[in-house]
Amino acid sequence: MSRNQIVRDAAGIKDFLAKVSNAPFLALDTETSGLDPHQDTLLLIQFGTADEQVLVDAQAVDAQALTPIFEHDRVVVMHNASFDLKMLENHYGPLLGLAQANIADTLAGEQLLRNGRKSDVVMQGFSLKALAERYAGMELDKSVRQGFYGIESIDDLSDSELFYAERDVEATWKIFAEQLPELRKEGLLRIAGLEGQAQYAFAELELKGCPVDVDSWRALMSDAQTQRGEARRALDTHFWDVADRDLFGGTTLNYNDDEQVMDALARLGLRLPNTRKEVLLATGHPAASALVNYREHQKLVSTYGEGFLAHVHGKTGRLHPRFRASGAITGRASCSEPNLQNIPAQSQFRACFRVPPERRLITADYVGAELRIIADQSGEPFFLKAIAQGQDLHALVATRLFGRKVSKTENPELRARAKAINFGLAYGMGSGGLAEQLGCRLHEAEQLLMAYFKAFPKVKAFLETSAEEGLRRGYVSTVGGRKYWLTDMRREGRDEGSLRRVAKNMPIQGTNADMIKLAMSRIVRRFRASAIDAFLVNMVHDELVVESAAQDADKALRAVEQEMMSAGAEFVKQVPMAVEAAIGESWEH
DNA sequence: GAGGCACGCGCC
DNA sequence: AAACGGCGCGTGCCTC
Repeated sequence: MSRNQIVRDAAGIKDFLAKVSNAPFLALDTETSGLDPHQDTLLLIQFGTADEQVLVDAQAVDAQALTPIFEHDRVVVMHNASFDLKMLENHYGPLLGLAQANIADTLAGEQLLRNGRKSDVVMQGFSLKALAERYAGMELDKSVRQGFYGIESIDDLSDSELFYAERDVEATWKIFAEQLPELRKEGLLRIAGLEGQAQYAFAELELKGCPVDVDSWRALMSDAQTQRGEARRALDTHFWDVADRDLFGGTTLNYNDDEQVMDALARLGLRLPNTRKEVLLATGHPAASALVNYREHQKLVSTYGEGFLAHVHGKTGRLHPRFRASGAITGRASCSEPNLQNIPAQSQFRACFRVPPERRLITADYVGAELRIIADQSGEPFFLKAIAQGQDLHALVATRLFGRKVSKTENPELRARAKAINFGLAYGMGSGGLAEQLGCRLHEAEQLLMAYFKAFPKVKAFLETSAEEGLRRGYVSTVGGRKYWLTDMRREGRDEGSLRRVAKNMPIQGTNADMIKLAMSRIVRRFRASAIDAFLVNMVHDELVVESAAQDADKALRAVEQEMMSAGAEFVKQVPMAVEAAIGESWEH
């Protein structure tokens, strides 16, 4: 290993590609001085096969030199591709053509293969090191990586560090070579392809980040803090006679400590099984509702206060969360640091996610996605017809169930009941849960469910078949072919009811995830292909948020709508999907 | 001081 | 009233 194996120009890259032109795919990895593309440096790009690798000085080459690597007829395999894509995109810009590249991901592949059955193999996690050991018998010494942190140029890298960089390529290549037949055997090739193609979209989400108006947000949190103070004083008056008092006219109770709160409530005569909101409100006691009120403001201040704002990036002034493309076992994405998938839905909060006047935000939702999936998968004629005619399904179901005219204005309480069942279905809800949800008697909920399934037998059949098949085969799957094995749940001793609910829910929730991931990958490609100045800034399970230049907003909206619809049509065949999209300056709907 | 757990609650 | 699916985060409390 010597320094002259480092390539610093387009010719070197071309020569190497010619040498490996017969390889079915190439593996690629990068070395960076840190994890933050806006802060840290891309040092090395290494790629190749199991036998031959090349190191590219990232600082010495331009996008033009690298484009041949990512031509669409070549599969480029990475481990946790969104990270490398993020660093590459930031360093070279859209010229590199990453949005159109044909990406495969060994991390995504492994997650698909092991989803719900981690306990089948000796797992050391999903790191490249762990997979290299298990699939290729290779020892990767990750301590070497420490050497890259803070480095500015590859001239500072030692031979052992360069050797390590090459070994990562070799390992990634070998892992993918082993995963491929496994994926094929399990029928996971299609979904693995979809996951690979979605990596760039997730990289874009993280890299571009989400715009937030910090001053407006802080003002909301300041209000919450004030109201939390008032709420705490109100609580003190309620508990004054049953608690110790401090020197400042308050009680010594810590209202954040459920045990203390439960004891204090008991002294007021309220003996509760827990201190959940519904249980507190059901008592009708003023101290209980005061506690609910306090908690609401406390939640805002703690979860969405300074800790949240600490994630605003010093250089970009935006939020750059981490998205895990398959963070949920159902195939849904998850988001953290900060989580942009649980921002309060009230408009004053969403309104803080705002762009300057020359920019626009486009919000686009799948309308009733899960219900449409249920309709499609079950083939329930009543559902299919109502959706095809664009009618209000909740209202129609209510009319059918209760024998009375129901719409959003006539008997809306009956519509709400039908809606509760329609939603609950996807979660495998039983009569107990429904009674809780509706605040009615158990036997009333039982009768309601019976009437529902009698009216819509194919819905019942679909859900029960999911549960039965899941238990029999040991796994459930989505329309996109994603699988979820019940192996780990069984080993954890989860009861059958729990398994059945998961088996009912995963195909629905997971198909929704398949669908929006395909939409995302098509949208980002379309933006590039059509030279639309727009990019993704958030995704919340069945909703996408896109930022665009004001003059491109109409085109961006049409692209988002069309791609969401066409992606939906690949998974939901019997009914049309519906997308509600709007252009604005904030995330407010 | 770090890590893990239970709880409660924000979202879909 | 543990039993409605999937997440991440803050708090309090525990152990090490």
